[in-house]
Amino acid sequence: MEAVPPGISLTSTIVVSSMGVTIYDLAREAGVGIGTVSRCLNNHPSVAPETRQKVLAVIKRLNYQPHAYAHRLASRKTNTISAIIPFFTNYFFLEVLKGVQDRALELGIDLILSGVNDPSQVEYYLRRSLLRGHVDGVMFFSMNFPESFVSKFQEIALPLVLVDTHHNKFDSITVKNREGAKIAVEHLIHLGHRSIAIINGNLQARPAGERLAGYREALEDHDIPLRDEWMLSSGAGKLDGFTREAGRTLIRELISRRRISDTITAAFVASDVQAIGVLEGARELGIRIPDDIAIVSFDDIELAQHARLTTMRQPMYQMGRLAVEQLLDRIKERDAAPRITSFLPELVIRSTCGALRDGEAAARIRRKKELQAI
Amino acid sequence: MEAVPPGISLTSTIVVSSMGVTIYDLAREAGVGIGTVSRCLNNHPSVAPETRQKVLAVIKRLNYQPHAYAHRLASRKTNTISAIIPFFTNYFFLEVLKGVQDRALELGIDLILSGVNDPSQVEYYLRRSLLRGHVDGVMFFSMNFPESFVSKFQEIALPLVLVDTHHNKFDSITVKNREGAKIAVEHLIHLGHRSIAIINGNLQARPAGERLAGYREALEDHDIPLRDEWMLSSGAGKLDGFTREAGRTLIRELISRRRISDTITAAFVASDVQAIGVLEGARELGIRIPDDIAIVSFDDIELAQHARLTTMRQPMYQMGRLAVEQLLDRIKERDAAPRITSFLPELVIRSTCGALRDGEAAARIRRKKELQAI
DNA sequence: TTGAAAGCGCTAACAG
DNA sequence: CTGTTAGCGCTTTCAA
Repeated sequence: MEAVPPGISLTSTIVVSSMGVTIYDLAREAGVGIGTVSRCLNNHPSVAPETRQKVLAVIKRLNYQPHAYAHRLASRKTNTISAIIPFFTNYFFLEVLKGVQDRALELGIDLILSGVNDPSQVEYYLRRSLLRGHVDGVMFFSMNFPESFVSKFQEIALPLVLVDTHHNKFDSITVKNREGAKIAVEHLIHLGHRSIAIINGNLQARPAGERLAGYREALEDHDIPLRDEWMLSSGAGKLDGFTREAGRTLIRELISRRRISDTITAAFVASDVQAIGVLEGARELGIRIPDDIAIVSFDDIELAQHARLTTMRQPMYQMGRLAVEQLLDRIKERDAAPRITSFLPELVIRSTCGALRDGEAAARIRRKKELQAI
Repeated sequence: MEAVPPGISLTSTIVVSSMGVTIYDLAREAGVGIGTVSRCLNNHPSVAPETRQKVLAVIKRLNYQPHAYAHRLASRKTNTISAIIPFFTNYFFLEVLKGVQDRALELGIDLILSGVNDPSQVEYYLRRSLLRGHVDGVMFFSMNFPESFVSKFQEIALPLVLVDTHHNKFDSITVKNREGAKIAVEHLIHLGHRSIAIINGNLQARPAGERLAGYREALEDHDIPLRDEWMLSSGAGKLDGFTREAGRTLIRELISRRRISDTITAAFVASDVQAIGVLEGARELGIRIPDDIAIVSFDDIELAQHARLTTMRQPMYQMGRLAVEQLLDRIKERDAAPRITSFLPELVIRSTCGALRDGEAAARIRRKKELQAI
């Protein structure tokens, strides 16, 4: 217990309890060499069972704690990855982060969180990731990966995976925005709608652009002529434009275009957050959803359930887990070709599209009866 | 540029570009000793200006990146702190995390995020924090700090600060729940209400308990007799019970208690998340807020603005920043007495309490006129 | 002011 | 199977 690190002069240094037990202490106590101790620690096969027992016992007795950074320095692995992820957009990231977190925990990997509250922080975090031996790899989420950093990452061969964004030099995990939007709009078409608007985010941002493409494609496939007045979007900006306020504003705008609004019976809203705003705006305007306007949105954030949004679900949690997985693969196999994984979002039918109107009513009656029966 | 790490055999090792430049390389290039280089790096005072210039130039030229872990091993500081924070409760943590994140960034400290998705993960993260040299300190949020770990933290003198929770052995940063709740309820009383219910979370959890205390105190101070039927709370459970569903359920329960609901004109809802549920439930039941029942809640999460909740604002972002600050203080001064900082939440008046009814109406008219003027 | 040398605690050959 | 040795890249005395 009064273990003193080897080679340390015994001047005024007092070693407190279990603090600072090293493999030298273990080796001395167990009567073996530090190599053997190290092997036990890393359960290397070639250690005699009895020796191993002996060492393990000492480890326990001295309450040995390995020193993470010494290990990392010597082994040239950091066992740490980082996530550069925007905090300022919608709640998408939260679900993804849960997935990342859980998987990292299962794997015993440290996760350095680089939450971006302001776009200017991105470069800082990126530069920091580049420090030698700082992290084994980085995950970069939902933002455009700065072109100025691609060569830097390539030069030092730092593994990188992009999530919810894309670059042809790196691995990426995305959602099929175009296909998803198309499914959403087709759902509306199947429900009998022909006059379908789109309420979108910032078209500069990739997701918004792709979702618009899906919208157009669906209409074209069904021989519905595209009309510019049906396509609304948030103004340009640094962010994705998927905000509640934008939804609220755009539904008002849609309605204020008198001649058009008369004919519109449905809208594809490109994000749940905006859809919530649309719902609010509609209520204020006395417009009933889905009766006057049916709505399908995109994302399936947690709020979507409560707002009973019909929406396209992105497997966010899964994407988070996969991001970790993919990064680890990349760390193992540095020079494989960039791999891109893309999830097809899934239609979740709730109340805003009107498909469940009858079913819902029936369910409600059933529930009432059940209650009465109790 | 073809720098080769010292002491490495020149067999098949090819050193790529700027990867692996060490202080030895710098020293050789600059024609000085590694000690001097190190001093420049840490801008130690005793280096001749010219020498410093020379070294700095080489650093730039070779694109030197310091090795974080070597530094940490040698200096015995990790420059890393961790945050153990629940992901499963409400959005409180998100705001706090933003504060933590921003401050850590400003200070150049790495933040290891230990997001707890399931209560069982807490011990894992705690144990991990204990690894020697892993982190300089830890912040622990919103959960009961396990008694079994207090001695462990004390033994190895690992700096710890508790946020939104409390333990008398450690620093803590909290919110005055009781006082805040009291302010909330008194606001209702000042508005003329005498029959005020409370819709609360899990009473086992500290915040819920304290908020209940504040509620009682307010009523007592104003000679309003307490009535058990007015006090509702989520069932017991591991979590805090501050959920949307709980709010929805409890408002129904409140209303279903016929004789009482007739008299109740206001309710203090112990969390915004529940208040949102209450709003939903009320709408379904055809109860108008604030006309039939006025509501004040607690937290001021981001959603509260959109739902126009009158609520008690917790300075979450500030608390996050302070947590980092406090932890650093503690790291510097290990054996000061535990320090507890407590924030008084602030009443934010919006629509649900009814105080703004007239003002709101006036504002609405004003807005209309402005629009017409355009 | 500066260079040399001795660690920090651990891993990974290399002999035996 | 195991002890020894030489690093990993940096900080920090200690002389000079």
